[in-house]
Amino acid sequence: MKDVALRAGVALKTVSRVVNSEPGVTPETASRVLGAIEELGFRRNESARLLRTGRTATVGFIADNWGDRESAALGRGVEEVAREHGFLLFAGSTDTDPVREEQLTLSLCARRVDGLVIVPTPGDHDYLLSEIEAGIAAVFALRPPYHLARADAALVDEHGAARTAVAHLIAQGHERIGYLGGDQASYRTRQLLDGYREAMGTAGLTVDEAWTSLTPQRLLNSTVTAVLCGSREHTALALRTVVEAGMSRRVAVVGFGAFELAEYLAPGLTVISYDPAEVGRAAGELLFGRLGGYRGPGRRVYVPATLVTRGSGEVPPAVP
Amino acid sequence: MKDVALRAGVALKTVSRVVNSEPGVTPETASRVLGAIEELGFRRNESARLLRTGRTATVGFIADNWGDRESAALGRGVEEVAREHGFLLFAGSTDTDPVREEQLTLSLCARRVDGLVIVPTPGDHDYLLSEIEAGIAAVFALRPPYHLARADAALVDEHGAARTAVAHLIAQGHERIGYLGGDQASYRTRQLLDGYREAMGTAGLTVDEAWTSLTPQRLLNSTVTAVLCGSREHTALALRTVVEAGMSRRVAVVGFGAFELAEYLAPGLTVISYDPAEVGRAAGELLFGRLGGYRGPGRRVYVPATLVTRGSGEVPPAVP
DNA sequence: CTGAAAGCGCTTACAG
DNA sequence: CTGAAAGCGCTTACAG
Repeated sequence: MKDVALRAGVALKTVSRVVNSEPGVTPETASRVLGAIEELGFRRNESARLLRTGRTATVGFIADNWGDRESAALGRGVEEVAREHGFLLFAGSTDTDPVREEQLTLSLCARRVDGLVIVPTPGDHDYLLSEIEAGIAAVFALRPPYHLARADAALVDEHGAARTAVAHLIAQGHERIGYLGGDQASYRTRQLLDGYREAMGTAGLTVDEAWTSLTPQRLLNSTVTAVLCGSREHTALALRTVVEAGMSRRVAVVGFGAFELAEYLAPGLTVISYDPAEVGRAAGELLFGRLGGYRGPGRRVYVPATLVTRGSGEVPPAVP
Repeated sequence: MKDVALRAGVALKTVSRVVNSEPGVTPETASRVLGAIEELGFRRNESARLLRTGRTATVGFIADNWGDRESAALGRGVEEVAREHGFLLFAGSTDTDPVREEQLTLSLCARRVDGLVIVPTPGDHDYLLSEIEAGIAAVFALRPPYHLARADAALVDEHGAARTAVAHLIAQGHERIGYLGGDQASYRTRQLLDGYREAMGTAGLTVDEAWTSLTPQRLLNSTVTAVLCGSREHTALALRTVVEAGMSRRVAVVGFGAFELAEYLAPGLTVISYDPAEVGRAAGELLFGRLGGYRGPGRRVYVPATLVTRGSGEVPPAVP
C-alpha cells in the first residue's frame, strides 16, 4: 500500500480511501491510484485491516469429525449463513476428545474469530466462559453442552421423533420394543429413550429396562419384536444382526439417519431422519443474531426429525 | 500485552519472551509476568503476531460442496495433515461455480493463507497465477485444472479402476457394456471412459459409441448387458432404472462410490470405490511439501480405486 | 538478563 | 478533496 501511494504520488490515506471506495477522491486521483494498484498487482492484506478494525469476519465450526455425513452437511449449513454475511469459515474436528476441543477452540479464539459453532464433546465447557466474556459468540449444535446452560443451541427434535416412531410401531401391533444405541449417557440416546418411554406410557405398555440397552447379542436373545436404533452405525448393526439370524420377518428395525439407496434394501428400512444442513443454518442464524447485537438469554431452536419409510414396504407388523 | 507488561513492571519485550518461552528470563521475572497474564486473562492475539511474522499458519480447502460425502472426507484428510503442522483450516464451497471459486480463493488469499487445496471447477485458473507468484502454494485435488499444468495434484486412478471393472465384466461374459455418467467433458468421465475403451480394446471387443453416453431412457432401449456408472447419483439412477424395468437379472450394474448398507441391497452391488480421505491427505502432503520449501515442477499423486463387491453376490454374468 | 525503538500493513481521528 | 500522525497488538533487531 505504501508502494502504491509512492507510485501514485499520493498519501497512504488516499490509497486507503480508494481501496475502500470512500467518498472524497477526485476521479483523476482515483484512477491514478487504481493504475498503480494494477501495475503493482497490489492486494490489500485483509489481516492487517482486521487487526486495526478489531473484527476478523470469520467464524469457526467445530465438530466431532466434519468428514462424516452428518457433521459435513451441518457445517455446510453454517457456511451458507456465514457466506451471506461475508464471513469466512474455519473448520476443525475434535474426534470427540474434550482436550482436543479445548485446544481447537482456544486456538481459534486466539485468531480472534468472531464466533463459533460447536458440536460439543462430552467434556465441560467452562474454558469458554472467559472467551465469551471477551466478546466471542458461541452457539452449540446437535447437542447442548453439559453446563453453560445459558448458551444458544440448535438441536434436533429426537424426542418427538422417537415418540412418533414408537407410536407407529405400537400401531402395527408391536408391544415389546427395544432400543439399540450405544452410550446410554449420550444426549441423543437420552432424547430418544425419553420419547420411547413417553409413547410406551401413552399406550399403557410397560417397559422392560433390559430392552432399553440392547446390544446385538442381547437383541438375539431378547423377545422384542421391534428395535429402535440410535445412530447410523447402530442401524447397520441391527440390520446385520437381524438379517444374519434370519429374523428379519420377526423383528422390525427402525433406523436413525438417511441412507442412500435405501429403497433397494432387502428388508426395507424405516428411519428417523432429519436435515443436518437445517441444523447448521439454524445454528448460523443464532450465531449471527448474537453478532448482530442480540444480548438476551440463551435460545434453543429445534429442527424436526421425521419418520421415513423406504424400500420394500412398511415396518413389518408384529407377528403373533 | 501492554497491560501485562505494565502490571508485571517489565517491558513489552519481556512479556513477549515469556509468552514465546524464549530463553533469557529469570524465573522470578517470568513468574511475575505469568502472574499478570493470569490475573488479566491475557491471551495473545495470534493475528497480530502473524502480521508481524508474515505467515498465517492457515490453509484453505475449496470444494464443490464440502457438505457432500466425498468432499467432506477429502477435506478431513487435508485437515489432518494441516493439524500435524499446527495449521488451521478454512473451508469453502463453490457449488461448481467458477466465479464463486475465484471469489473464494481471492478472499482467502487476501487473508494471506499460506496454501490452498482446491477441487477445481471447470473454469480456468489463470487468476491463481499472480497469487502463486506472490508466494501462495496451491494444490489441486480430485481433478486437475484445465490449464495451469504445472500445478501439483492429488488424483484418483479412475482410469485403472474402470479398466479393471470392465475387464471383470468381460470375464463374466459381458460383451455389450455401457456407461452412464452425466457430463461427457468432466474429468472423471473421461478417465473412466479411457479405462473402459482400453479394456474393451484389449479384449478385442468393439465399442458402439451410443453405449458411452447412456441415459436412463437410452439404457432401457439399449442392448447392453452391463453398465458402468460415473457417480453416486448415476449409480442410484441406474439401479432404479434397472430394478423398475425388472431387468436386474439381465443388466449388471457397476456403481461408483461407497454406499453404506450396500450389503443389504436387493440386487447386490459392485462398485468402484476409493478413499477420499486418502486423496485429502495426499493433497495435504503435496501442499506442505511446497510450504516446506519444495520448488520443483508440479507433481501428480494417484490414489488407487478398487472394485468392491457387496451384497447378494457377484455382478450377474451375461445371460446368453 | 532486560528494554526502548521501529515496523508488519492497514485504519482512525484529526488537520489542512 | 488530500495528507501527516498515531495506533491496532505483536515481533525483530539492536543496545545496554
